[in-house]
Amino acid sequence: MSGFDLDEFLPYQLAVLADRISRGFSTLYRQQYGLSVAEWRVVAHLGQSGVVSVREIHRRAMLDKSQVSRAAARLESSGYISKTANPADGRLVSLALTGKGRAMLADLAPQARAYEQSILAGFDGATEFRDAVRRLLERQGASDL
Amino acid sequence: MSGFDLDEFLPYQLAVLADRISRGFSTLYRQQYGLSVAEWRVVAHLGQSGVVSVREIHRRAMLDKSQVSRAAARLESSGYISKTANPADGRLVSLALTGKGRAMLADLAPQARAYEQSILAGFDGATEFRDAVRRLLERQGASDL
DNA sequence: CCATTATCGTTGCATTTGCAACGAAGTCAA
DNA sequence: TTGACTTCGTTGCAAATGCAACGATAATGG
Repeated sequence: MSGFDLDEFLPYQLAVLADRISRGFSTLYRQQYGLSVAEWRVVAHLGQSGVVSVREIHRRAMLDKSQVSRAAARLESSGYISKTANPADGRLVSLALTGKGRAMLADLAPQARAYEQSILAGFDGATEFRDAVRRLLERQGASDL
Repeated sequence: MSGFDLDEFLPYQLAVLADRISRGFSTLYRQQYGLSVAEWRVVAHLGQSGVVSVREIHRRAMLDKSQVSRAAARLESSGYISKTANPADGRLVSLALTGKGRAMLADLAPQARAYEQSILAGFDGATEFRDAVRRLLERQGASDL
């Protein structure tokens, strides 16, 4: 009709693809542990990085400060993480997984890997695709990813 | 620390990438025309498909019915689209671009293409990447995309 | 040392979102 | 035709989101 084909527009395609793929896995951890996306990201990040601040997760996990703050508050009240004041810098809050939190992550991590594999299983050019995604992220100023 | 690396988790990578890329272009049409993402998608779809119903856009544009409904209401009050009752089926609402809407799309479409090019300009394997995205979308039950 | 400035995490608030429920309109079979 | 069932678009509402402000703490410069 006009000279523009939304279906072939890359930003749109990526948004739809990411939404579909993310939604599939988020259903899993929401049903099993009642986690939101933000909470899952905080937990996964803590598993990866050990003890970190709200700011650190805010920068790395593509979450707003307030999202991290509220996710951390919920996770603490659920017993999955601990929040302690950083003795070296009173402004910082140190987040860390509790035993319960580590157990949850240990349960979810294999599911995450399995889900990821199911997405790409038998997909021609999976390796190249993963590499392209990685390079694009770096290109888009993902300096801290 | 644990055995899970969020940064290498594909659903997460795609969500971050899509968010960054979408945000870049959405800034453009928001600043110039005050459009939300939903409104942009409705307009772009109408440019592509001519006259369609809310339901049609809901299915194709990965938007909730209510998002389409509200986006259409705003677009109509801004004069970019028209809403008319379908004479054949009283339940359906026919959405169509007005002249003003077509003018806006004619202005934005080249910007969209330029933005898309800037994302992939000089990117090694751009063609293969685009193809992979297309195939993944089909794989993920994107039957109607 | 003090005053200014910057940073961190939380909170408030307006907007957006996803989901369910609803009325209106259409379909279908008895 | 009637009655039950489905589909479409809108609306209500609770939850999530993004952004700005705030108090508290640190860093900086004179």
